[in-house]
Amino acid sequence: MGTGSSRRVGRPRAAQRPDSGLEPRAELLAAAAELFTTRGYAATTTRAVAERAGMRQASMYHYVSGKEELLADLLESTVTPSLARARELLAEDAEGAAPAEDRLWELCRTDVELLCGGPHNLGGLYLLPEVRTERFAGFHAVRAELKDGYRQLLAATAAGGALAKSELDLRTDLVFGLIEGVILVHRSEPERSVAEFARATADAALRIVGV
Amino acid sequence: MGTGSSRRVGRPRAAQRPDSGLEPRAELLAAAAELFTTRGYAATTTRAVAERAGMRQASMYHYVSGKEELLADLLESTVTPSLARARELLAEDAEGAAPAEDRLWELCRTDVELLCGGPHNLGGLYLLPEVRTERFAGFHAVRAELKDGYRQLLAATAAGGALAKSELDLRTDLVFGLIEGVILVHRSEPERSVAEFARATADAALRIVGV
DNA sequence: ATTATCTATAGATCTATAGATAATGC
DNA sequence: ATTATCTATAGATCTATAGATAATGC
Repeated sequence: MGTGSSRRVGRPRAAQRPDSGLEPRAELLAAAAELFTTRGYAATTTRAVAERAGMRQASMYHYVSGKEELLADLLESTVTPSLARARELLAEDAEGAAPAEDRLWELCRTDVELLCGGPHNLGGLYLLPEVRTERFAGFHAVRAELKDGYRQLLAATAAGGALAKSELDLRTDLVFGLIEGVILVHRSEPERSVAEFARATADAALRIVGV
Repeated sequence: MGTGSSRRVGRPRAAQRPDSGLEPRAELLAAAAELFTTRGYAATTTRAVAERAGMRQASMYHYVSGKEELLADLLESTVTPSLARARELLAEDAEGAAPAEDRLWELCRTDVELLCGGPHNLGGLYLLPEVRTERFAGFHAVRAELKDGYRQLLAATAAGGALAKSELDLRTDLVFGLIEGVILVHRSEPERSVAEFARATADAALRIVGV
């Protein structure tokens, strides 16, 4: 049942290459990830993305509506796994689960590992001015949900439970700021172990919370 | 001798506005600073810059060779003052000056204040993929000189003097990474006092060095 | 005469659509 | 017949230059 050997329907590609094994849409996303992070989003043309994915510029439109959709997808893909983890950790609440401090620590660690662990520095895309646009409301919504997960876990800790709402929001912002700051430090020191770095950042986050 | 009241030589501008008091080149740099930081460098057109500076697109070329020159100028202007300060602090060495620890602290504080203190987040421009280009070798050279200033001050501290070369380079990189990381934290918390923030960052830098 | 600006535009893109083509599937 | 791709291109930019113009200066 291997999908690899069956020849594909449709006109063959002009420039053949060894089969990447990826779906065309995934090939486009991978190409976009590389080009957006190395050359910049606005400076990357649809032609460059398509050609790197092994197809002609126009063929890209068979799979995506344009460059913006690729960016939106990449952005959401960096948050969704962290959000899933946050939901798991919040759901553990009722029973005799791990204390909130430990679960917050774990969320921070996971988040950093996902942001810095991939082959490209996708976290750096958060900083694009274009991302502030209405077009990326979906990404902002998911990200806000994740932030709320942080806030809830933070409020459930011993130190967090004692805080007024405004102070709780401030600490949440600080922890979030730290996680994003990590992107830069990682970029300038890419040879450091990501797992180790993620743990150190989680430690620092708990110190910000006040443990 | 007031330059303000004398009418200017040359054809009048098409769209008159209240005199900004700035030289045309400075008007262009200010416009570029705002647009590059809010909309992004690649997404900003020469027309947008010129028009915001109060002139037509083509007139811009009377003052600069293009967008890249504006970016190069803005980048260097963020480093040059810090570099001047670093040279002063290094020159104090011989006599019974302040200890190296204090001078390193002061350099860190100045650098953060300059990066975060301006009206726009120019430090964010360091992250542009375009900046890695050969075109900005000048900026990189100045920045490398500044980094060397950090290294020399760091080596002159009690803790730094005991370090092997590779370890000294690592600490220098870490301090530099911290200073750049500060850009992000500042962006997400712009209402915090810059002076206070700069002092806190300098404290943290000395802790990294090992004081 | 000198200068700073303007208008106009050639040439080089880049995006997104229209319509043709070359496979497989039935 | 269906599908994935291709080639070709219209329309919309954007940059950088050429040449005209409207001020001041002498």
